[in-house]
Amino acid sequence: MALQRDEVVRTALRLLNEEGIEGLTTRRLARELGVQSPALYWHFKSKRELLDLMAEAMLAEALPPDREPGPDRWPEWIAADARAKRHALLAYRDGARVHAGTLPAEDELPAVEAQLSALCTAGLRPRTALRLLLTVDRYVMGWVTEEQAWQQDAESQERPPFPDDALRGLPLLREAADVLRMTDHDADFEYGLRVLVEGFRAEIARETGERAPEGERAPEGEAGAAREARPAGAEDGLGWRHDRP
Amino acid sequence: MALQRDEVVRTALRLLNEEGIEGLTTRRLARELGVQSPALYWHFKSKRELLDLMAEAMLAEALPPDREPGPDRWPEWIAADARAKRHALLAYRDGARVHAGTLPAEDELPAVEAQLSALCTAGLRPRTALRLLLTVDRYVMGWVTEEQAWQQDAESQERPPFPDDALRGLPLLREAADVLRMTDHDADFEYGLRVLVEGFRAEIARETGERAPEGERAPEGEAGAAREARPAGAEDGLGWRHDRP
DNA sequence: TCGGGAACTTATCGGCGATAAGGTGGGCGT
DNA sequence: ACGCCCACCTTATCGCCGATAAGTTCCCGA
Repeated sequence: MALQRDEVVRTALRLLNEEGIEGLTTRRLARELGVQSPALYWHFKSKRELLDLMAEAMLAEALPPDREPGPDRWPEWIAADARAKRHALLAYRDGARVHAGTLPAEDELPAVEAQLSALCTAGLRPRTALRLLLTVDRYVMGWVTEEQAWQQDAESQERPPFPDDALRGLPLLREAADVLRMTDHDADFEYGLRVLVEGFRAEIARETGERAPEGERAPEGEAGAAREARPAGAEDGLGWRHDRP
Repeated sequence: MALQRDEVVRTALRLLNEEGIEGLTTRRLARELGVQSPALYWHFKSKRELLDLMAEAMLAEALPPDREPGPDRWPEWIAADARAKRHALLAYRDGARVHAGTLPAEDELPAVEAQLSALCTAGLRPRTALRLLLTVDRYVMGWVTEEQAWQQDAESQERPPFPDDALRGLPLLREAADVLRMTDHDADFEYGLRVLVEGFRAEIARETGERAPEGERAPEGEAGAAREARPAGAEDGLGWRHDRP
């Protein structure tokens, strides 16, 4: 019975979980498959190609291809997709590092188009909608990369991340010590995700409010969302051009 | 004249820019320094330690240690810090990959404490403030990682990222093609950054509005920020507990 | 029956990070 | 002035890596 690409990828993913990305070598993988290492080069032109397929398989497990966005309730599926992607990457050791450096596959484009369609129905231009999707994607990637780096060297040696006396004289950090030490990744991830979705809401409000009056200025102070918190005089003064082409 | 750690790090950074992270080997670096490769292990206990120092030096170049946040106008310095970090990582080839896997240095903690102090003055609890800082940090990391991966294989071979006919039948993607092909990284990065800051505004509003009535529910509909854009019936229904401890 | 190609083997290449062990030279105590 | 010590570097080598070249096996179809 000849080796199948699919079987190799599955074994590689299992090996990834057992040994980490450092231990995932062509020789080790070949041994696991009962084969000599050059045999793998019959099925893959390089280790890079194998890693690409592994990344693809990782995400395919968690993101079923038939999910249907739906124009309303976009915050739900944006957040759900982000969580699914995070869990997909977390499901394998060093999953984020394997995924990084992968080019977006062309066969994912139709799914993206569907998401864009939903977001445009909600009032965004296609450019802005795609930027939104990219933004949350990069947040997830950055997050999981850090999360896995953290838990890796947490298990490698018994190095206490930030010893108590490193926080001496830093009362605020001490109060936020559990966040600093990342004891509850889930909650911390959710925080950033919620912030992003809130930001998207504001962005959609600005963009729709901007287009209705046809090139008018953004609605003054975008209502009261930050009425108490926004420091006086800061307005929005970040030098952002809201009408960037 | 004996080798200095600092000189090694500077040479390593130059070599990184010329050869990329793949070409940054101990032998190559030693050759560049007119030395045999094991000599480096007198100055660094491992290549990992060298990479850590490189990452530290990269960020130190762009983030002067004396910057003073100031409690008002936090959106400005949050955004400015994010831009500075991005540029610091972009200044060196594969900068993001070098930085990834680095533990936060303990001597950065005082700077973080100062930022927390400013954000708490603006109305956040320390935990939330730190989460905010982490969120923008991970966005930047994820962004630059992807950005550099992109420009790397753009220069490696002449592979057109998404050929025109891959977008056949995908009108929205076609309209957003320049975002998909990342022709204007700066603008796309700014978009996500603005979204984050907008989200922070909303988050601060919620948190301050939440604490005033002492454990009361979040203000209904957090005002009108998304009054037009929010699809009817979605409310906030993401299953988020606004009062997470 | 036999040719051919899919699927694999053995042998080997150049390069990698890292370690062991040995050399060397300048400064410092005496 | 001597000698020694140690900071700093060398040579030699280890085990592993990804990858290629060339040869072997074996099945399948004409």
